[in-house]
Amino acid sequence: MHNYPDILPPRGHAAKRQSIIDAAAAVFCREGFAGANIDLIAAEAGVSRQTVYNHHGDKDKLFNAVLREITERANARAFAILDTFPDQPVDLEADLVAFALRFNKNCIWCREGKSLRKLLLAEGERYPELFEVWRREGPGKIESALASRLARLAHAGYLDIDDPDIAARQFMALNNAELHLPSMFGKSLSEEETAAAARRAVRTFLRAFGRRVSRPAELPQEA
Amino acid sequence: MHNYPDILPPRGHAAKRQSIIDAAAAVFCREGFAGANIDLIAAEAGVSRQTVYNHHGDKDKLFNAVLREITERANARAFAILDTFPDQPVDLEADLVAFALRFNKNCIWCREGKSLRKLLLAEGERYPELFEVWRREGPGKIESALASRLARLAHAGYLDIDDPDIAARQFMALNNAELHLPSMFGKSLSEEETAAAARRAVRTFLRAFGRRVSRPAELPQEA
DNA sequence: GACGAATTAGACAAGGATGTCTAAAAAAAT
DNA sequence: ATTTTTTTAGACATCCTTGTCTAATTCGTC
Repeated sequence: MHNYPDILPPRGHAAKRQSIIDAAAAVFCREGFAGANIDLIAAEAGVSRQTVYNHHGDKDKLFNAVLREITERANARAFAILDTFPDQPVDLEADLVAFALRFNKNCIWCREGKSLRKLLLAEGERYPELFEVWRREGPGKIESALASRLARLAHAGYLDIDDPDIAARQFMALNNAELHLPSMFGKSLSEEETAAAARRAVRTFLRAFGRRVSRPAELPQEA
Repeated sequence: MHNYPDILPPRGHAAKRQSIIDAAAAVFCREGFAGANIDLIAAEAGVSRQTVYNHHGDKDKLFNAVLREITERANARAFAILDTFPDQPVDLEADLVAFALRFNKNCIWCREGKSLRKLLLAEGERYPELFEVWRREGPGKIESALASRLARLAHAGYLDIDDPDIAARQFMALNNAELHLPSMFGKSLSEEETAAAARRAVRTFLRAFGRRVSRPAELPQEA
């Protein structure tokens, strides 16, 4: 009787666990918590209802597991992308555009990111603790990490930034500017549109924070 | 039998209709469509369940009515605020900050705006047509109107803008940058925090789009 | 092949929600 | 004051969903 509860769910039934989580994420996201039907989740996962109950005891617990899992995955992705930030840019604008594009495609615009945002917004109040964790460990850390990168660029003379945290937040905001609306409903942007959005975001960001020859950036901004 | 179906719901039962819509909005927003309980809506509206069914036949129809009503109110508010845009600014930055602050407080940050965003995001896929209408008549028109105002400021020499539509969208995005996250769950910002957010947004916007050289001489605005 | 664990299909009770109906009460209009 | 309309409270049938239980079956492992 080797029931180490936290470690080995012994066999290839990890695959089932995974498919349950995935299906549950999809259904919860589509229908909301109350509207999600466990039979449907089971069917969509290719699993019997009883198995769902065996793996995660409760609808509530299942939702919890889903949120935890997606959050974790999304965070991992985001930090992986953040590690590709151009610390030593060759062409600052082009490198930032490429970075922004990577970030959008992998973190904001992807199915997981959208599901997570939607679930958190819709049901966040029901799980304030989970929500708080996400906010602290997710966006908070990410923005702070991005701020560090921006500060380094500024210190190296590429950017002119007062407060890196604000700059980071605004970088994200500009990036999202064109994606939020279409992302709400199914409408997906073409590769070209996404790239254009990133270009526009970075261009404005650099107009505001870049030390560029094309714009007189000598003027110190009065505090 | 004067039942002009569109005009006069004859008497002070318009008040009941209104309170039903309001309560329904609150409950739908809190619990989602599937989780919303008609008994609860009725109770919260101070009305019997039957009355709810009398006014709007169906849970679905009720939801529809709620969405339509909130959309309409939110749009009206937004356009009213837009009419206070500083077309002839005295102090450009201060005037833009004041405008941004008005917009945030009345359109984004207020209860109605938040409810609307949440409902649309959560249930938008169930009502693609309503959703599309909102997108076209709401944000689309608002951004376009703001773009016109910005273009006028640019033409008058206050701003340096290539594409007013993009500038408008980015103005909104910068404005939302700091509000979106806390707005998700109940956390409310203090007056001072909101003002600071607006100041930061406008400062960056002006760093990107402001004329660095000097204030323009007074210019007559042509209609 | 045989054993034990996991999975399955289906039945099942309990509870909750929707939407209808009815008769009584309240409000509005004449 | 009377008449008409709206509102109310509650009962009600129907359906759906959750979560449990059981017996049969599959799967992986020895």
